[in-house]
Amino acid sequence: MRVFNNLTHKLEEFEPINSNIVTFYSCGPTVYDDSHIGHARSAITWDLLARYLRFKNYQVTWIRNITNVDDKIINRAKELDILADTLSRKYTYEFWDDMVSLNVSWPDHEPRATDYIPEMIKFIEGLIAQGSAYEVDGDVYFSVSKYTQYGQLKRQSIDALKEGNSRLDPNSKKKDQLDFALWKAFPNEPLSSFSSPWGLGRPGWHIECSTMIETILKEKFAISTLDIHAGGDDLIFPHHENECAQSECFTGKPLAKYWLHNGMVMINGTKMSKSLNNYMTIKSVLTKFKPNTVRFFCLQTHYKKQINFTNTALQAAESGFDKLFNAISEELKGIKFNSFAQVQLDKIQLASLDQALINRFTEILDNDLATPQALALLFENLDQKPTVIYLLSILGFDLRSNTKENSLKSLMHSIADAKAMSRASHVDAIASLKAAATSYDNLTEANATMQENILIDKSSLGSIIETLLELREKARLEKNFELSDRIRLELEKAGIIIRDFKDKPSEYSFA
RNA sequence: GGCGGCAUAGCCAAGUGGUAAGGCAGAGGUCUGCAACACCUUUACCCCCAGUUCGAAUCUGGGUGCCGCCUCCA
Repeated sequence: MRVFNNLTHKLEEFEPINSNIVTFYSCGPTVYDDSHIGHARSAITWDLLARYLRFKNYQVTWIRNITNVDDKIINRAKELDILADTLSRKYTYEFWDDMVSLNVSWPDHEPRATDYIPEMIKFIEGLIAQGSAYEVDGDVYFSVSKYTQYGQLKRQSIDALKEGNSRLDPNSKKKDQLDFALWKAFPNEPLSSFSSPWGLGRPGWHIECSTMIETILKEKFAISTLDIHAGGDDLIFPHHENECAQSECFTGKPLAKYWLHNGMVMINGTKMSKSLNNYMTIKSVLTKFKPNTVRFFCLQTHYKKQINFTNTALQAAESGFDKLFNAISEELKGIKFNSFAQVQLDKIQLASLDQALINRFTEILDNDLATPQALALLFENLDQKPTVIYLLSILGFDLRSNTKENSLKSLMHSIADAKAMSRASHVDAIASLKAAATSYDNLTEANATMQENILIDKSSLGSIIETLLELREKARLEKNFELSDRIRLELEKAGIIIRDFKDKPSEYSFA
């Protein structure tokens, strides 16, 4: 497998430091607000890498942090008059919710910055002790001049970096304009600060990642160098550059062997970001599009390239993935999935797959995760259904269902009759629907919004739909097309697509 | 200003020296009670200029345009 290493700026053969064991860290979110599609792309990209490495039989330990101490969190919490911890926990849960929706697998470790404050302090003390950091009035800064390779990721000399850095605050306490904070004094904010040898304060952002990586790697593997460090390419400078500097100064070892970065999601020709207020949250996108659509949209472009977010692009992605899914949906019956939607096959099933196709797929992904070509390969081999199913699941698509997040909810709201459902049992409800549907004049009324407090499980929904399909079939036989089309239309509104066949009963799927 | 990236059909997107994958949309057709789904057919000299080569979208040089980072950011 070859990956593009941003440290060397070359496509390199991937060779883990320790045989087939892979330690992999990707930068996670700062939890102060809902995540947007840019975060989704990053998460999906590195989820894919973890999945693919595992498919290649590497023993992967994936770490993704949660930054839960940060000025933005604290300021937002102040606005809302709640504790910073309360806010960050809420948005941690929201982030997890998004990740589950997108079928992003769980990292093996998900360290939260606040759980590593003592380790950060030790890390900083170590840097001070060996002379690469200094304290000024309760702040601690890293001295960039102590790390001669500074600028290696950015591919720029220290002098060149200084030249470009014209926006230095003249009141700064830094000795050098490129120095960065390891610890910031906040003597007057006891609720959101931590005690340290330098007084009350908070850690800088960069030190979090370095410390958590060092701590986890030491504990689990007794090493200090990651195989892979990944993140968005906006983090290359200064975040990753600074991580490199402080970690290597502290441990004497490089922080990571391979540095991988994903391209930004663009919207209207500009990078999508919180600060520009031009973002689409994952949650809002998932009200219009299916989770698989978002993954397809991301994987259709190479992970390093910029990608444009537009409504039509998402629609195109949805049509594209639906075509793949429709082609294989019949074959999905009886296939087992694990909780990350990975296909579970026994040896016989595995052996029956198209090995040549799997090999070509592997060759393509081995080339720096060339997912656009991998998807094209699947389109070209749609007749190899079981193999396509297997490979789609390696790409992290959730084939257990291809529905919109809210389709179940919208279904409940639009199909059920409020009166029929409010007190009656499901059986009564079906009978009621049946009665209502017999006369199409009443059908619209039958589809009136149901009450919020009524819950129907999926199986009873299924029987309601089946009943309506039976009615429709009957109507079609009687050439009562007005009624049959009406039923089809109402089901469509509820997010259910009917497919008719000549020689077998109609089927339905969720839109 | 410094550094990095990108430029291929209406849109998205592969291709890393041998005469342009794939997807979406569009058009025509088959299927269908009508649709949807599916299937078949159909759409490009690769930003510009110069060079290397028998041969370049692919390599070299020079332009032009767009984007990112240099401040928080996936």
